[in-house]
Amino acid sequence: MYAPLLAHIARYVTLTTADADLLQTYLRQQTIARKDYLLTEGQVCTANYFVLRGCLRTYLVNEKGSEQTIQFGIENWWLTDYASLDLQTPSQFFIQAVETTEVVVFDKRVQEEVLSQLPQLERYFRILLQKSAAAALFRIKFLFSLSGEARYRHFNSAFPGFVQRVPQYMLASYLGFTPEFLSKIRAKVD
Amino acid sequence: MYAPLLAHIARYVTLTTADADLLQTYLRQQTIARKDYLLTEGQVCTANYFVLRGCLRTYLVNEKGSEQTIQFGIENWWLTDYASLDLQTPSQFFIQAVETTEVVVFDKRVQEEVLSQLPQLERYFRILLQKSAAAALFRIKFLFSLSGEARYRHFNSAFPGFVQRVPQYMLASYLGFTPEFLSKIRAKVD
DNA sequence: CGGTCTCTTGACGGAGTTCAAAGCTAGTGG
DNA sequence: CCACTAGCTTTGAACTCCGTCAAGAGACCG
Repeated sequence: MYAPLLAHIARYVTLTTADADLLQTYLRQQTIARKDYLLTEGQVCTANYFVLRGCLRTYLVNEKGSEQTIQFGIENWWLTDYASLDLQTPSQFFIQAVETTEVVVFDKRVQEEVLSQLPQLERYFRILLQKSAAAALFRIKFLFSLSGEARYRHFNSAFPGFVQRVPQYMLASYLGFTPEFLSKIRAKVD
Repeated sequence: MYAPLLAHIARYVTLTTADADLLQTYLRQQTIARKDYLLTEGQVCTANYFVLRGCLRTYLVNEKGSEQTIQFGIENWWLTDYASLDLQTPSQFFIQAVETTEVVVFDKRVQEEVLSQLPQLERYFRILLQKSAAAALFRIKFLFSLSGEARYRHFNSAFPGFVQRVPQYMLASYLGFTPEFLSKIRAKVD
């Protein structure tokens, strides 16, 4: 049942069967119902989550009281609050299931132990984090150099169909504008 | 002369003296004059750079022809274009010295070899990348939830004195607005 | 000292926000 | 299986923050 995760790992590094077996003894699986939380503001984050099926999002509530979606995680993505996980400090974010979601849980408690036993896994995470650092730069680039409408169109063609999967108010704040404005953009297309 | 780098590594992992000696045989040092480039748009990025002294910035030129600063790197920071470095594709960015800058160069050519020989270094980069993933989320949070003026004030108190170190037009685009607007913000303070 | 690069200042315009109200949709319980 | 409700989306009008353009003032380097 961890097959999708093992397949994902195999895309970047080579684990022996023994390694894979060892790894699985440290993992567990969890199902989260739509709108339930893996993390809420003020809690300390205890794990890194790999999405097997469904969709998660990270968001925060700003001083005006409205929700700001910071990132989404779909199938084959790892998602966590690295700041809280790493330093074991209270999180500023919520991690919520957008749909019913199945995740593999990689607990902080066993992380150090697993990574020292499996250098290939350390490498796997280093490579993934490098990719997400690259992605973060591109996101900032788009935020700065494209208009709201252009960001929506770009996102829509980069992730076709995803727009249908999440409520528009989540997508609007992810793209950096209001739900009302997104509604007006979409009205223009048809 | 790699002492600041070795000290930085020691903050996160333990290298034996032999490890440190081995590592140094793979590194080299380079000095970049103010306004010179470590990478230009269209080039393939060949190394990861650790700043010993000075200041680097990553920027892009948008379709209107103006420069957009994406990130700064000062003493004890690693800076590169991970997308270009990782996939060996042409970069969309420029990496330029804001001041005369000394860097340690960690070449892509030897990276795989060094990291497999020194698992502790693999771990070091994994930890750093985790921190920069956390920082990227915070940056996006600030971009979304604060006004231009509030972002400037926050940045100014988070990195006191840094504002004096770079031309205002670089800082303005880093914070996501125009030099003219930054000028007006500053006029209000005095 | 002269030229280029950077910063300032002001008038105007536009992309996107805010607020409010009405329309729609989907989940829930009877 | 229908009706009800809560949450989501749409629409419009007024407003605001910030960008654009242009012209001038400093400041730094050769």
